[in-house]
Amino acid sequence: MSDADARDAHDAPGPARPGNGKRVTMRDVAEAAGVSQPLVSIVMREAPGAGAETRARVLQAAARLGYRRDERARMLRQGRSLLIGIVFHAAQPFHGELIDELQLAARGAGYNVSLAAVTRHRGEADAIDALLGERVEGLVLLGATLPQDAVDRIAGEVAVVTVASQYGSTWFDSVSMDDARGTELAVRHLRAGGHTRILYLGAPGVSGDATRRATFLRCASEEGLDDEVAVLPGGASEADGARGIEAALRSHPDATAVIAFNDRSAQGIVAQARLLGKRVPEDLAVVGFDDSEQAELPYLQLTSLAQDPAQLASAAVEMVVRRAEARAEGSPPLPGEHRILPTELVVRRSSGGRTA
Amino acid sequence: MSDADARDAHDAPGPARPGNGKRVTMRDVAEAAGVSQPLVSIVMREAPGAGAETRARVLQAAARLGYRRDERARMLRQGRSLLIGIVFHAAQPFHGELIDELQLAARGAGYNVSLAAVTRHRGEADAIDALLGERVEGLVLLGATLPQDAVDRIAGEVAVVTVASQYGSTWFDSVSMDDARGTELAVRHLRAGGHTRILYLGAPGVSGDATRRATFLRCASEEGLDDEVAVLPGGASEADGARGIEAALRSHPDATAVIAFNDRSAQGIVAQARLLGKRVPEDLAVVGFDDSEQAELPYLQLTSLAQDPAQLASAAVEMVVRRAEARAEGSPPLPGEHRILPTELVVRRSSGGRTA
DNA sequence: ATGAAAGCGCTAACAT
DNA sequence: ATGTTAGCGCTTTCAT
Repeated sequence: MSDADARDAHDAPGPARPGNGKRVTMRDVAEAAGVSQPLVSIVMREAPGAGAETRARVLQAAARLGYRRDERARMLRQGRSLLIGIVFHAAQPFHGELIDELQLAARGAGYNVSLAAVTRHRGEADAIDALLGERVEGLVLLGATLPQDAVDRIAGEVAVVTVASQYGSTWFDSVSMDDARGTELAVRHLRAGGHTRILYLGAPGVSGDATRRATFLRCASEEGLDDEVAVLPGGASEADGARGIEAALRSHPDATAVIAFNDRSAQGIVAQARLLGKRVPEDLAVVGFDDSEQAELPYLQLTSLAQDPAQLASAAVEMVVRRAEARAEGSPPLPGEHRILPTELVVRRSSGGRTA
Repeated sequence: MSDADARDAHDAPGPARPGNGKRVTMRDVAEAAGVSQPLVSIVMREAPGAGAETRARVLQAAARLGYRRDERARMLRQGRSLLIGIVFHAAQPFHGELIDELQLAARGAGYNVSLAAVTRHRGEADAIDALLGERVEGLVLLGATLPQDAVDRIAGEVAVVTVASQYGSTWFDSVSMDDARGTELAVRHLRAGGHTRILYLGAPGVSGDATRRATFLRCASEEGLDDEVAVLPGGASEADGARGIEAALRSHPDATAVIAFNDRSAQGIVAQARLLGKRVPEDLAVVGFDDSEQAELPYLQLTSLAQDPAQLASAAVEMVVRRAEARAEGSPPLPGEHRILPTELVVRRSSGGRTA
């Protein structure tokens, strides 16, 4: 039995690792290609300073050995991680869309991203800690609910920008949609459709709710509808919306329109209302927030306030990168910038509109 | 103006970093505490070999300076990353539940996790590459759709286990639910409810569909329903289900029961069917797969085949860790293990059941 | 164009 | 119990 067979009859696929089982390093590649190790580094990161023929020999050796660069070592030596941490909520589909766009934008700015999920068993603080341990240079917090002074403290360590949360700190930036304008558009739209008995099913405590609620009441007042509108408890999930509308229709049986906290809640509202015999939009018009993928579902066709994930993402990345660069250069801290992106009402059938 | 003020009027919150703006290292802590740097290491990782009084002094210095251990450097030096990579699909809510449980299980086994999202702009191969660059010791692939030989190749580099995919390789492990048994339970349940004209709205190409479809046809045949059942195109999303049922009700208007590919599709089916005037469950019984959170929605009350995320996760972690340990010890490759977890029919109203 | 040497922040081995 | 030395895999700086 030869030495090569000693391993096992069962031969691993792909390029074999050196006999000892350790991973392939630049040294191994250098040895195989008959060059020095730093030269391999030059070739691998496509830096100038290597002859064409050598370059080819090195690349071939690397491929043969199945070499893969160790990012940790690279970051360590480089002094910079060029890494942006993203904290998202695993249960929020909209965060999935944001992650996609954030990754794209970050790559465009020369950064990589590292993800940390907030779940039932892991709070925001834990998720952030994990990313700080990886030495991310910036942090993008999606839908953060941490108290502002906690975020301030973190902003003392790395660049921070929050997305779709309500903060106004001098220590970090934020991007969110124009909740006030959106709410105003929703009320006007329903009013123009002839509705006066309008409900807002809010999500108390969730980011954005306070502004939407206040604006709702103000607009209703301006329209002279003080006595016909009401703010009732809804929530941010389908189940919350369903429960909310059921209670709402008992306390306000003659309501003809509802503004939901988000599209998920709106979905629950529509489904439950239909089950209770209400037709949507004929008996009950519904408007949501987010213009998420759900809004387009054939059986929903939900009128919703669009918040473009790509725009949110590119603004977030731009801001967090600017802060990170400033830190890397040792510039004095930047003042907090709080950007509010325009929103747009996308009219679909759920509010009585005629559009597809 | 004193030197301390030179920085800015605007004073950063939290512990200040050293003047030069670089991050705090163990050396800084060691200096501040008047001990050697390795001793700080001993204290920070709570290893034996430091006096109680020294330990306290070091910890205090670390806290004062805002020290945080650099995980990359730790992994690099340690030779092991003790890291498990998780590849998930950002658009799949069920993966969120799995991530939660996987993190829990991994922590229990002494590993950390690193996440990589598959999105519209980033394929599975890219996501896996990123994790390999971080030197993860194991990879948990959620709902992978890569061809098996591609996964085989990756399994040559690190420990791999797939969750909820259909593979049968000798090079990596897999865990999934018992699709055949689940489908059988669904058919029997509907049959017991008096249904004979049953449809299966599958998701061609998606993991699990082939088995479910084949089992559906076999069971129907055993029940003597060959001429009454049909397999029709559905899909894995709400929109797919809605479109699927609309077409299905046109081609098979007298169907009384539907088995959906998953709960998301079932949700679309129920909503669309109701919109078309069908009552659920009276006119159309619906059964889903996953028993996800949606299944419990008040307006859905969906009968579904449970696949416990906690069980899937702990099996996946157990298997990937076993493989990773074997590799770390240089043992010969383990044979592929393909575990199938039992499933259970959770009866709710959507199939005519009486249960909550 | 290439090589030699140093060092990122940490842990491990050995010395005291 | 504590300090010294070495080195993980890489990039950087300086020679040649």
